Amino acid sequence: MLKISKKADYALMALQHIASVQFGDVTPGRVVNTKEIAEEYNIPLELLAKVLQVLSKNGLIESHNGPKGGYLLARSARQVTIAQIIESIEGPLAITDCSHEKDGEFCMQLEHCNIRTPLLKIQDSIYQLLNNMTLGDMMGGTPLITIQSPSAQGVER
Amino acid sequence: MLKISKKADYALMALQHIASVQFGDVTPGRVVNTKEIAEEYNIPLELLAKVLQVLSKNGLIESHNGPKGGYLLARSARQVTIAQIIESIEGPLAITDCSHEKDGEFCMQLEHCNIRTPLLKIQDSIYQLLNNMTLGDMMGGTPLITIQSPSAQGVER
DNA sequence: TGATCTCCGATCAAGATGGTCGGGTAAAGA
DNA sequence: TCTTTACCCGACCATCTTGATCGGAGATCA
Repeated sequence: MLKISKKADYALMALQHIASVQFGDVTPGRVVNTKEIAEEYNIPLELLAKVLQVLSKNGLIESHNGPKGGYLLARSARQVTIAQIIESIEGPLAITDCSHEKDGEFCMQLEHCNIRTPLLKIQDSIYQLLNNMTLGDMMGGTPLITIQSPSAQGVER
Repeated sequence: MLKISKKADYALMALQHIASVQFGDVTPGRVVNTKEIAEEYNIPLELLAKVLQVLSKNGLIESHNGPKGGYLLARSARQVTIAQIIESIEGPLAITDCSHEKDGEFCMQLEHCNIRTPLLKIQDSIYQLLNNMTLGDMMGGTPLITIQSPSAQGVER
């Protein structure tokens, strides 16, 4: 069903929360720890911890150890795209198996495959969609998706 | 990874094949049976059979029993969208769990969820994308989607 | 030093998915 | 009518992915 994994969901929630604390009006610059997020959104603590670790390893957030430790955005919210977040957790976006040309494993259908090219184009469009929306767009009341609808962008028919 | 299931892949291949036989120049109007498609694309016969049964039950193709039987498109190739095909196999498109409001099951995060609205917008955009491309677009030499993505050459990471 | 927090690897159960099997029913042709 | 061919349908199973858990090591600050 083209579903996003729960881990990625959690990542989005966590980043949104961190961003809104860090750049909010109440306690700007405050560090946020795992427990706070887990309790706020009812996310299993250990699972969320692992998600944040991955995000940290991929450079989306900075971790600070020890008491009073926690996480901070590594970049501005407007410089983090949804695509980056999801791919950071789930790996490269691949709508179909044959899109990442790992040599060695070969698709049984490849020689006569008639849908590869169109699927790759769809995949590109989805990627563009996700890459044009940032964490910043998810927060404030600013319009969320600034990309034009596919038809407006030129689906020729 | 936002992946499409293999069943849906098979459905797309099969429909593309049926359409190209049915409206092709060689043997227009010919009925196509399961075995022919399975052999052409190296798809497990029984699995493909099940996929075609679902497509038939959902009104995308017509089945004809007996010897010389097989499948035909129920509508013109331009009237079948990719979204319809995928949803016919995988059920309603749902990028995230909380998008289909089944009463009874409630999302633990819902009360404080901060990402639901933006995710639903993304889902909408993806749906539009898939619903604006038809089986007919997948076939002929006509351009499919003219959107150019910066990552068209492959995502390196 | 001790309390608190992040970090990291190993592990596990449950569910979805891909794939298989076998017993039906409908239709065409000899 | 009988046989062959092809669709129909439900049960079944192995495997992979996913969500979730546990235990301990390392860093930081009072």
